[in-house]
Parts: sequence; structure tokens; C-alpha cells
Amino acid sequence: MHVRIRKLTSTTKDDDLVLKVSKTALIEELQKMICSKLNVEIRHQMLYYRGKQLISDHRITDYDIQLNDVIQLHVKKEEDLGKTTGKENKSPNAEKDKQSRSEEKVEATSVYYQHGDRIDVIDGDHGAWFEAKIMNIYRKEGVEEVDEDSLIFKIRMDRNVETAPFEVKFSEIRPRSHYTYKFPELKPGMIVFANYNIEKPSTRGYWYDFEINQITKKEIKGTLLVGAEQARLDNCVIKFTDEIMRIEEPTLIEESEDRNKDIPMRKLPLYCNKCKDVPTKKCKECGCFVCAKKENAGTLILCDQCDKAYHISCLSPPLSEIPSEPEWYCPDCKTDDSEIVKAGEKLKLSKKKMKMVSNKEGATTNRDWGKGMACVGRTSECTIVPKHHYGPVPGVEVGTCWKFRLQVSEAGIHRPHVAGIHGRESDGAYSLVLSGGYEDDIDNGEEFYYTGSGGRDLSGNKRVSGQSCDQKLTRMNKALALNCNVKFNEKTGGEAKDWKKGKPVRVVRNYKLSKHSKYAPTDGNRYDGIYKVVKYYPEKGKSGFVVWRYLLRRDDPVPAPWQKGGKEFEMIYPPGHLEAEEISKEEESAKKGGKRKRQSSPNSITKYLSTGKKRKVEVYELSKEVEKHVALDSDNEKLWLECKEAVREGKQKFLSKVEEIFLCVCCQEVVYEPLTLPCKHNVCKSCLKRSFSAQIYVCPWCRFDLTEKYVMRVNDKLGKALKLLFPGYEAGRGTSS
DNA sequence: CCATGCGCTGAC
DNA sequence: GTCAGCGCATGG
Repeated sequence: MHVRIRKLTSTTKDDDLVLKVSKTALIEELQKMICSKLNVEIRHQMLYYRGKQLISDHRITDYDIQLNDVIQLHVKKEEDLGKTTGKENKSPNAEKDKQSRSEEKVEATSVYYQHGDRIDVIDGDHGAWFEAKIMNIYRKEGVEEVDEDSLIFKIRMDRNVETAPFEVKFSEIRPRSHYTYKFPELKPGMIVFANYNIEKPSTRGYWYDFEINQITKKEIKGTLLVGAEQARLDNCVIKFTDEIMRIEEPTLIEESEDRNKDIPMRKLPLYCNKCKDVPTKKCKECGCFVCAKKENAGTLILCDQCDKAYHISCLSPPLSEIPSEPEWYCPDCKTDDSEIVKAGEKLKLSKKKMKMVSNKEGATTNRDWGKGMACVGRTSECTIVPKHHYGPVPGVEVGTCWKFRLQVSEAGIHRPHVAGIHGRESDGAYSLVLSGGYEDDIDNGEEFYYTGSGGRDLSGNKRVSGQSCDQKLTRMNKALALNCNVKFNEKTGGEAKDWKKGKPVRVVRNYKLSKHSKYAPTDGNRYDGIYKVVKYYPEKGKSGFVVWRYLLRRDDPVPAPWQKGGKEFEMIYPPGHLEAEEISKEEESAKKGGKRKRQSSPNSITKYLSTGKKRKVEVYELSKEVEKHVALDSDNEKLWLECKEAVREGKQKFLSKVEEIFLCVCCQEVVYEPLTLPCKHNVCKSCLKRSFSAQIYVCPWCRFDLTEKYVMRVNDKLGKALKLLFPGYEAGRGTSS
């Protein structure tokens, strides 16, 4: 499988480093690869996946990292090395290191700061500044020349008083901002201190440095400067323009007076949405889970598993003091200590993972199976139709081709990973795959004889094998039999009176069938449409054992790929697969000494097309009419470009992309009678009208001001395009005008 | 919970 | 070219 390494400062997937790795590989191996590819030393690498820092002696699979997932790479600067923030992994050794280091510290003085100073400190996790107070100032013993950079400042956070004081450097703190600019004072080019929410720009967030680029009436646009490295996030719109503050530079103690005057705390996102942070209100969400009160915050302890708070006195039995261990778990979570993941530890192994052969003693192979597509899990699931759906899947056309069975499963056409038949013995079969795995199969395209499953010895953890005993008409075999329009008979089988009245089966042909059939695709798996069971019966197969055989006949209005007018679409690969292949091919040829030039355009898909195809390969294309409206919709040019990237992944993927991109933030459906606002966001006309009548005149996405001379004009081009793409688009959505 | 299985790919 | 043998999804 492959994963994507993305630098913290990068925002686009085009800059990702795609690495082919084994699921079972150690993070250390990943770090080595990153080192050789990006020239970042391992000790400078900080890897994060879903907020968890990856630790070198754990494995990819321990973190549940999946195919094509993004791992964030943060490159530590040389001077930051050796610094412990207290939030990193706490190995026993690290703890010891810390102690020994603290023994070497002696008190010191700074010319800029003194004990009790109110300051702002930058937090590595958020890249934002928070209020704090200086507790102590130290220097390392033996350091004679004391310059400010070598000082260690012990500080305590103002908000989370429970957080233990920790140590920072001179460059990570600055005097507390206390001056709020008046709007006319703000000018483009200024660097100021502003509130912004990176994830939801329309709501309140944390405090960052901000470079103003553009000021219009009531709107300030510019670049957010995130973290100590001041990573630039362009085109941010500040919503809270009347709270913009001045950044304070350190001043000499002797030159400043009144340095610790009272400064009100800056506004932050609501900690609790339930009680809106009202301190007097009882709330079990943010107060004590037992008494719901918020008083005596110093005796509230948080469960490290569920994050609920408890007064130590409200626990039963009550605790007399705050527990000394770093982790504490509430009565609800404390059921099994062994199952709890401590900070920095790898994820707990699920019971399923515990059963993995490779986790047991005496694994029989040394082979690294984790690289292949056979063992990766699904990264998405089809929700267009239910799991037990009969008949076609909307959006998946006859002739759609996928490289791997995994993708066929994701598309909802045939869900099992390996099994040939999908069904339930109490219901019927939904789909099957012809893969040439059973010797008794005969394929004539329009009709084929299929063999049931079972009768094989699968010991030794096999998935396939030769026939070694008689098949029974149970499980999937029974399910497929139930599709036949005749009374079920488990002894002799039966033939449909009216075969077309049987339950429909989706049929997929796999390239391996091509050894025996001319109707098979040359590569991958192809959806061939709906078939029905004409008859089923037991028979002695070529192996000499009894197998159940099924005759299926095609009953689909869409012509089959081999018929006149039939189509076979271009092969769909898992996202990032070709990119990863390209890279591993390069590596191989590099190993052999060959000088293969890097082809840096993963979009030129043509080179991957298998040559010598018997049939013409179709590519899913937008209809002329859709193209026309899309081209006319110049206001959404960028968005459509993004949608079009999904076209080569087939109609289904394209439509879900369009759905995602043109979703209305208010009603959570595809925008109807869409308005494209000056800020380029799209909403339904009726949704915006509703907010106007509530006297809210802003874009619901970004709070862009719409009070001045904004006229509601429906974007017809977008509307037409969406109407053509989604047949049921207008159903149940009456016109609002 | 357990049993089943028309994949997939490196090793031979 | 053949084949061992893995995790995963699914149903029972």
C-alpha cells in the first residue's frame, strides 16, 4: 500500500511525497524513506497522523493508517532539538533526562521579564498564542554568558490552571497584547494579532499573528502566520475586526512602567456549547459529571479516556487529593486498564488485530505481505444503496472497470473482498464475480454456467484450493438458488418457470476468466450488468465431486460491453495508486542503474493504458450540454475544475464530488436555485432568503458582508448543470420565488 | 463469536 | 509460470 507524506506548511496534495510501504512496516522505516527522499534527518522529523504523533518503534498498522492516507510531517529546527515540551512521548528515560536537567538549573534574571509578568506564549500544537504568566526564570548551570536566548522561562497557563507549569524559551513568549486597534488605524502591510478559526473561518478561533493585505469596509483580508515558523496561510478573512490587537515587543524592565496592569482575557471559542461557558450555570458537559457544578475547578479531574470532569470529592469513594499519576480514568472508563491507550503509546490492538496471524508467536512466514492490495482495507463504502440491494447501483454504468476487487466492493457492486457470491441464505444473492476460479464454469457471454462455492479444503489459511469434497446447497449457494423463480429444492435444484421474474444478480467479470472466456476483460474487473438465474442443479464436476451449478442469463436493457453499442470504460485505479506505482518503478530502475527520467506528470494517464485491447475503451465524459453550462458558469470555474478531476474515476465518483462541492451549508443538500455570492460561495436562494428575513446579511459560509447593494440573482448556469447531473434534483424542492 | 472465501503479490 | 498464505468483509 502507499501513504502520503505532507509537510505541515503545504496545503495541496500535489506536493505530497507518496511512499510505498508495508502495513507492517515500522514507523522507523518510514522515517528512513523520508530521510532519503526529502533529505530530512530522522531526528528532525515529527510525524503526525490524526493528531497522534508516530513513534519509531511502532508499526503503520498500529495507528490504523490506511491506503492513501495523509501523514503530516513537521520538520523540527535544529535549535528546537532536545527541548521537551512535556507533551511529547514520556518514556521512562525522557523523564529521567528531564530530572537530571532540572538539577543543573539555577535561578537567573532577565532584562525583559520578571516573575509574575503577564505574557503570551505560542503553543506548538495549535500554532496560536495563549495567555500565560511567568513563574520562574532559570539558566543552565555552567552557562556563564547569560543572554536572553539561553534563559529558561517557567510559565503557567492562565486558562488551564490545572496544566502544570512548563518551560519555554525567550523566543516563544512576548508581553501580553493589551492594545486593541481602532478600525481606522489598521493599514495594509501591518502585522497584527487577530482571532481566526482555521477549520471554520466563520466562527471564533484562536489568536494568531496576521499580516493585513486588504482592507475594505468591515472586512480584513490577509495572511495568517501560524506557529513559531510563521507558516503562511493566505487569503484569510478576519471576522472579528473590532478585536484586532497590537503585537507587543519585549521592553526592558527598567524602561517600562505599569507593565502588569489588568488586561481582560481575550475571547476564545466556547469551551462548552451546552452552557455557553456561563460560569454560574450547572453543566455536566463541562462541569463535574456528578454534581454538574463548576466551582472548585482546582479539584476537578478529567478522565483521560472520555474527557468528562469529576470533583475528587464527588467520586465514590472520594479522593482526598488529585491523583499523582499522569493518567486518570473515570469509573465508566476504568473497566479494563489494559485496554486504555496512554499518551504516546500505540493504539490498543483491537481483538481482531490480536488475532492477526502476524501478531502471534511462531508466524510461519517472514514474507512482508503488507505491501499488497490484497490486504488493505476499504477506504470508503458505498452508501448510495443498502448492503442488501438487488439490481443496479445508480451511477455505476455497465462496462465500468476497476483494477482491484477492493474497489468493486467500495463501489457497492460486489461487496465481499474475496468471495465470489454475495448473498444471504435467508434472502438471495445480490452479486457475483466470474473469475475463472472454478473449472466447471462455462461462459458464453449472454449466458453462463456458474459454480457454487465450498467443497474445498481451505486449511492453512488459504482462500482457494482444488475441490476435495461435495458442495452443499447452503450459505451463498442457497442464496443464489433463491434468486431462481421456482420453489427452492435442496436435493435436485430447479428451473425457473419465467426466468425473467427471478431476482436480479449484478455480474462482474474478472480478467482471470480470460483463460477460458472471450467475454472477459483483459485486465481488472468489469461490471457487465444484470443477470438472472435460469436454473440450478447438482452435478458431478470435473474433479469428481458434486458441485452446484447455476445457469445465468443476461437481462439488462444496457448492451453488454461486447455487444453493439456496448461500452467498456477506462480502468479506475485506487486514488494515488498510479502515482505510487510510478515512484516504485523509478526506484527499481534506479537500482538497476538504468537512468529513467522522472515523469512528473501523474495526470498523463495514457501511458498506463494497457495496449492491445480488443475493444474500444470508453472514458466517462460529461455530456456536451453539461459541459456547456459548466463552461458558462465562470463564477465557479475553480470549483468545477476540482470536480472535473474526479471525472476519470467514473461517473459515480464525479457525482459525489459535485455533491460535496456544491452542498449548501444551510440545508445540507445540493444547492437549489443557487446563488453564487461575491465571496464565491454557493447557497440556495431560499436558504439565503431565510437568513435575510432573520436580518442576517452575510454569507453563511464565511460571513462575507452582503448588506451593500447585493442583489439575489440565481446562477442559472450552475442550476442547469446541476439539474442535468442529478435527475431528482427538483423533486420536492418547490420554487422559492 | 466463528467460519468462509473466484485476491493479491513476492518468493520460488 | 506457480503457489503460499496474509487481512479484510461478510454472513451465520
